[in-house]
Amino acid sequence: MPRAQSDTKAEIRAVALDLFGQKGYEKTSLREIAERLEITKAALYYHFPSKGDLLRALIDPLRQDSEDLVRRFDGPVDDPRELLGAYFDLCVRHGTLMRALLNDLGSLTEAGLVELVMDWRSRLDAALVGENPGTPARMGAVVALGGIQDIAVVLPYGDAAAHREAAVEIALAALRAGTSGMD
Amino acid sequence: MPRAQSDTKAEIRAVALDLFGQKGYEKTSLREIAERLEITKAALYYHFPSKGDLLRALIDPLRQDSEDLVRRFDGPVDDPRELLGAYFDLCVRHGTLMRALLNDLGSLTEAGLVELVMDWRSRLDAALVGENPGTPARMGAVVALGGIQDIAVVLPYGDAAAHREAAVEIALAALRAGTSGMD
DNA sequence: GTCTATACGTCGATAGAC
DNA sequence: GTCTATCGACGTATAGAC
Repeated sequence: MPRAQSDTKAEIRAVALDLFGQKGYEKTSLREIAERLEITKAALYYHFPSKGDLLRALIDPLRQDSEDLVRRFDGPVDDPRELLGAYFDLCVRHGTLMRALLNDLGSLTEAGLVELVMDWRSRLDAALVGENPGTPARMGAVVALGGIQDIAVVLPYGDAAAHREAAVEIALAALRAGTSGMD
Repeated sequence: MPRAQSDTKAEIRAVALDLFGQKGYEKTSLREIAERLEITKAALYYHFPSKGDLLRALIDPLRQDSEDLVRRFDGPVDDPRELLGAYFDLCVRHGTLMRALLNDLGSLTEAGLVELVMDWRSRLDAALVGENPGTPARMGAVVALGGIQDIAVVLPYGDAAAHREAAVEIALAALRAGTSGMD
């Protein structure tokens, strides 16, 4: 009896996320995924036209959420705290996926995520310090956003949200050291 | 006539670094490297026992330099500026290799560099804020070191060293915001 | 619409001759 | 030190059963 419409597709995604997270994208073969689902490689090929498409399907929620954030802050920002806090929240919300990606950096490149993130970051930089800031000001923005991300994704292993305010304050200090220190 | 003893080995390393940097480690095949040197795949295996060993040989200078830095600051530091500056210098010194690795994040995992870097970073964190700092203090250290690295590797595309002082000041601001802000 | 059987070309790696 | 020949596993692809 055939399964319900999107049932197999969902099962494939679940198993793939698990295996990619454990062994990494490149080192996980389609044969392994198929064996664990007790189907064949070719059946996978019916649901996802390639291994890369399967990976991209897993990453899509993070991608869409990030695009929303960038659109929301598409211009000069009066209170950096708002942007820094929202960026923190996003990193926490997708923390599980982001930690999995950290353990498998290769898939970032494979999924074309690196270029996307670089683009988002430069647009958020611009929202924080303008389009053509002095070099130190740009440094401050780079450190502020990168720092928020490091804290939210790497540090917590539990209650990340509890340290949201402290993280924002630290990022703000770096941002100010860049914009006011010299120019 | 056979080449001089280590000549072929050096040529392999040069071609491999070039191709890995252009197309990434996983997507560069040994056949390509061999063809460009006008030898066969099997000849590569005489000089390097595996593809991974070839990659590790390329990364070794960075690894050794980093280990030296960690050993040099193995304990409490009175002037964080010194550590932050030295870390900046290291990132600039190996900037070409580090940018190549950024374009090919998969090789970081492949070479086992991720665990090594996490270990170095946590030891440098300890040198900055002690073994068991409060959470905000640890955050400050994470942002300071991560920020130095981002600035030195990603920003410059040219005169990185010119901005060394500004980078150290920004990192210092984040560090202080963590240690003094609350505890 | 969902899946199996089967195959193709390439990969990293090895064995053994010269 | 370099070669030819070969291996099993991989991602991909198509034909056809149900």
